[in-house]
Amino acid sequence: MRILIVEDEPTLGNQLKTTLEQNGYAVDLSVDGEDGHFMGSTEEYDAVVLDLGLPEIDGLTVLGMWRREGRNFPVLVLTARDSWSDKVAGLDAGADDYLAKPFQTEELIARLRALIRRATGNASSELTAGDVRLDTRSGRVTLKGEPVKLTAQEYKLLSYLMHHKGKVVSRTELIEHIYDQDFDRDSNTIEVFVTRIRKKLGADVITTIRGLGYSLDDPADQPRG
Amino acid sequence: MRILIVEDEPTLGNQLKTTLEQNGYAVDLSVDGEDGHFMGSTEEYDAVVLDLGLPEIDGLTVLGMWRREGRNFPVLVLTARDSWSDKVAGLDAGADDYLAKPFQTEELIARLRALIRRATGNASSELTAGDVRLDTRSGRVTLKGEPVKLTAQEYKLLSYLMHHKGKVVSRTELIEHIYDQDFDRDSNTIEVFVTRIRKKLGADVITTIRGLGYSLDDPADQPRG
DNA sequence: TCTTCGACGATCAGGATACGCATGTGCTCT
DNA sequence: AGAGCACATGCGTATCCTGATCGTCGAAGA
Repeated sequence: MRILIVEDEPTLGNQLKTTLEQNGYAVDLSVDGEDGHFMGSTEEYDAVVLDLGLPEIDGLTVLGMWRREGRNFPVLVLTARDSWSDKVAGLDAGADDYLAKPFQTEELIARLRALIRRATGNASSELTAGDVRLDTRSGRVTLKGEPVKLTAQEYKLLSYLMHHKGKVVSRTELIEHIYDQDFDRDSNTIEVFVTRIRKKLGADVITTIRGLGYSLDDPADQPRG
Repeated sequence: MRILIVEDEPTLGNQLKTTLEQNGYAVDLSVDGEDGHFMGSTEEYDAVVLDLGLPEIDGLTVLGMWRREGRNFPVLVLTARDSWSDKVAGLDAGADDYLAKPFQTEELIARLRALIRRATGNASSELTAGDVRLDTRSGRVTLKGEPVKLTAQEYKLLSYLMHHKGKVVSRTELIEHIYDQDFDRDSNTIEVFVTRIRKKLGADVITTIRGLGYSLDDPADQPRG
């Protein structure tokens, strides 16, 4: 899962970045509206944390530009305390949620989780596909009820696939969402992790679609003859 | 837009109902968890406003039951002030948003708007022609509901034809869109892939227009005798 | 209207190739 | 020291392109 933070205050921004990274997200940090807008317009994010009080370009403006460009990633807006008129304006400008400063980082994470879950169409914190069960809250994976130990990258990859169950996910899409920005595309790490996951969870969890990418299917969703 | 309110306190409940109705929503009001759960399970709502502090059955329980039943309407949870642990629990139980009491009704409406927009704003990515169905998001193709396995090139070609349904597409146009820039024009790869697609999806999906190219027609669009 | 012929499209099969898989190796961070 | 990761290499195979042959359509002439 790839997150963009647009926050002009370096202390808070870096703290958020660290916290989110510890929670398994790939995080990019932007310190002003212009750069933030550019990042959000050109890169693929699963969610954006946007501070409204930015120098130069206002956060609301950035948000409006994104929405007019057709960018529809979930946006969590950070507002000053008690300015609920700002919040309403933000929501109407296309924000999906807001959080008043100061806030508990724990709450930020819970809200981000909910946002991402909602955006990808899953209501429960548990994702299932066949015998595989993934709890996004605790970060645990089980196979037929038996707990399975996954490494960080394996978990990220599986998690992204399960969030997009049934969809064909290209290699580049996976790379973009698992790693942040600069990463050597000419490497086969994705294949390697797919192999590892298959070893741990069974070869049939992840389907390869040659020339397009990978796909994780729930047999229950495909009543075929 | 149809809204369900589950709120045990009559004063607040009726006030909400009135306000929402004034804003153009069709509102049902439930005063306890059991009835509320029943309503949400049997009727179709575009969004639900759920109070967590209910007598008999707790709001979180109701929410959990809905989600387990596969109900995925957006849920806005009402919590007591300052109990952010409740909020986190609610979000993790499958709520899409929350609001702490007391709140501005204006804010409630703004949030509901955002919720509904988010839930219904996902445009369909499906193209159909006769019995053939192509989901551009998932990269899946089905024939009469049965999944059909296409190779990358076959998929690209079919996808382009379905995006230009009813139009005659020349061979060169297909080549230009399937391959990048320079490609040997003196080859019959297009014909080969058309043949393969016809084998998998039926000969009548793609019509040949001699001397011009190919065309994919939806029989539904051509009500002829 | 029927037949014939030319041109265009459809089909087939074999070799080339890119693709994805599964190793192994060394680096880095705990 | 160990685990996890990025990266490199070799191998097997599905997929693709090519070129040749076969089939079909349609126009022109009888």
